[in-house]
Amino acid sequence: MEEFDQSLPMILNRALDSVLPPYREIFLRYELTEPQWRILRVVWTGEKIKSVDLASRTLLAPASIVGIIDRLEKKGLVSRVRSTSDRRAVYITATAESRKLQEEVSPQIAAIQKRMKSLVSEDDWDHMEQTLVKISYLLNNDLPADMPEATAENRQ
Amino acid sequence: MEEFDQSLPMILNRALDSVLPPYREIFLRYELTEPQWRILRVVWTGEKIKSVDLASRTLLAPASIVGIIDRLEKKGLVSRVRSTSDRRAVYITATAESRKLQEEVSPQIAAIQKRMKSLVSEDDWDHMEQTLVKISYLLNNDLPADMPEATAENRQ
DNA sequence: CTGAAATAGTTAATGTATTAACTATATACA
DNA sequence: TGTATATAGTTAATACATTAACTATTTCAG
Repeated sequence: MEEFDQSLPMILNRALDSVLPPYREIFLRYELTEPQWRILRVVWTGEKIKSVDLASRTLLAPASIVGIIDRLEKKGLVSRVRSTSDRRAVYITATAESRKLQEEVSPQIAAIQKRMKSLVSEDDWDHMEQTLVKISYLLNNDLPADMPEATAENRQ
Repeated sequence: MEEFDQSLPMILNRALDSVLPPYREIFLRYELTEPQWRILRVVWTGEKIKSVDLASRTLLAPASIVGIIDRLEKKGLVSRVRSTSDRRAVYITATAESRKLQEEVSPQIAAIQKRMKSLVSEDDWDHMEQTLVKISYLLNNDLPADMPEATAENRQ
């Protein structure tokens, strides 16, 4: 059992279980969800963004994005605009109303981020982040099945 | 935007997105899901385990566990047994059939765990894990809202 | 130019996740 | 001894996640 409790998925899930509640507290007040927030964060950054780009930047599956956008649209927070140059593409834009929401909620989220970072030293934070990024990178590239060079390099 | 991409939830989610696919590949072959696997891992360890204990050990919400057990029961992998001493409690036990599944799948999962750990040095791994555990601990205890000592100690 | 293959978005089916409410039983205390 | 309260499990409602399939375009090779 121990080896399962120490597995990377469980370690990461435990961390997420501790990290998300402060965010949820805020989202509940504004009747938002975490995935909805992820979408909004990207949409707020600028101009028209294609659904397909939202997927990669929010880590949400295209099939999930459809429903999330549906709900955000119903709330009047985003709009869908079919592209004329590539009629397959749909652009998502933020509404004026969603901008007001941004003004109100963003500072609260920023405060949480700041608080999280202050929990450990900057060194610890960076080191943790680098290790996680390294693992992700190696899993996504070198090793479809057995990642030969990676194991050789990192043998302790 | 950058500060959101660097937020702890996104960092953790990116890591999970890279870590889970190898597991899913196996689960697909055996028509299991990751939450179902989490339950089975605990049930396999031993004797009769109460639903409420499954929740804490698997990080799954009690409300979710109901449905997961329903499906595992339908597949003949676990059984529910109402406790006689405390008639509120339900014990979950593994069936003989699920033991056969365990024999077959466990080694494959173990191989993945091993592969994951080999991606980075033991030092990096331990350090990352400790930092995540520390963050979880501080979030769950010291700070219902403002965690005074923690900030003071870790100011860079 | 045309048909195969790729791309963007969507739908459908099934399985969680989250919150709230509700039942049944157990425990604690006035 | 009741009675408030806590606990174990469940249900219901809504929102996502995942996989597969399907439509509408677009791209690209022959």
